[in-house]
Amino acid sequence: MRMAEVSAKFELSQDTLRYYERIGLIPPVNRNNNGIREYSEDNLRWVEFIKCMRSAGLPIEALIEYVNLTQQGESTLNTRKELLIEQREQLRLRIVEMVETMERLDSKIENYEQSLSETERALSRP
Amino acid sequence: MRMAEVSAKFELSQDTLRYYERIGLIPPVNRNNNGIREYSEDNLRWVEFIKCMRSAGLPIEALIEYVNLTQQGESTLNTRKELLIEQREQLRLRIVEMVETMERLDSKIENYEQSLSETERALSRP
DNA sequence: ATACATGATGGAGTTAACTCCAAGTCAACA
DNA sequence: TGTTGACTTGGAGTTAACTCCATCATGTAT
Repeated sequence: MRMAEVSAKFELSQDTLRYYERIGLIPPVNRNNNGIREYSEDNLRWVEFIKCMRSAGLPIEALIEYVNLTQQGESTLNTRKELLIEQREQLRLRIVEMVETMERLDSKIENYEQSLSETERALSRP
Repeated sequence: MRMAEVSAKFELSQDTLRYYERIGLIPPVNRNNNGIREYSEDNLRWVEFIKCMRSAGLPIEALIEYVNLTQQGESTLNTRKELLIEQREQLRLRIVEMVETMERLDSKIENYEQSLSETERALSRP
């Protein structure tokens, strides 16, 4: 698959795809005789995976290291697992924080509803 | 309360506090005769609130608007409530996405555990 | 009276993560 | 055979969100 199609499929600009490859956020993509990228199934899986992880806020640094480790073969299996465990934990903490903030917003909204209904009652008093 | 203390209390640099005030992310802080900021209780609540909301990823733009609305008095109560409802929903969606990603990491970690225990079994075979 | 800490301001600098651009290659089509 | 369109590269530009800096003012300790 070519850039244009990959770009459309994952809603990542072609520049971003090249950028990700350049900094090692996705493994190198093979080129045809004319130097043009041909994304393999494996490349596509990587692009999707990285997009997903980035959207969840995993740091680029950690993801680059993960990609590097996978390029080094089976000897890094354990390190990779540890890396994922660490990132999963960071993610969990962020989620906990965000849930707390959501609850705080909920009660703030609740307060506004109360204020507003009081205003209304005051207005309709004789 | 002065800058230094506020900065320490909320772990925000003094530059960041000034920056937030300058762009309207927190309401103006009163100054004493020498032009020095004296944070009131209300100011402190704002700093804390904004720090919390920013940590959860609420966009600066929306928060600036929220601050502006509160400065305009009671007539904006309903608009403020709507703004919070909208931001709460955006936050909820981000949380959902992140939880899905966390689950994905879980199963990836699970896979690594499997691979690793298989490797171990292979190594210990006679 | 002087030095120092703490603050003020305006504006420049930094970092991450893209995003854009100029100049060039190549294949396919009129 | 020339033009178009999809790519390539290296490098410059952009945006958000700070962060740093130079210079100045003032209250307090020595």
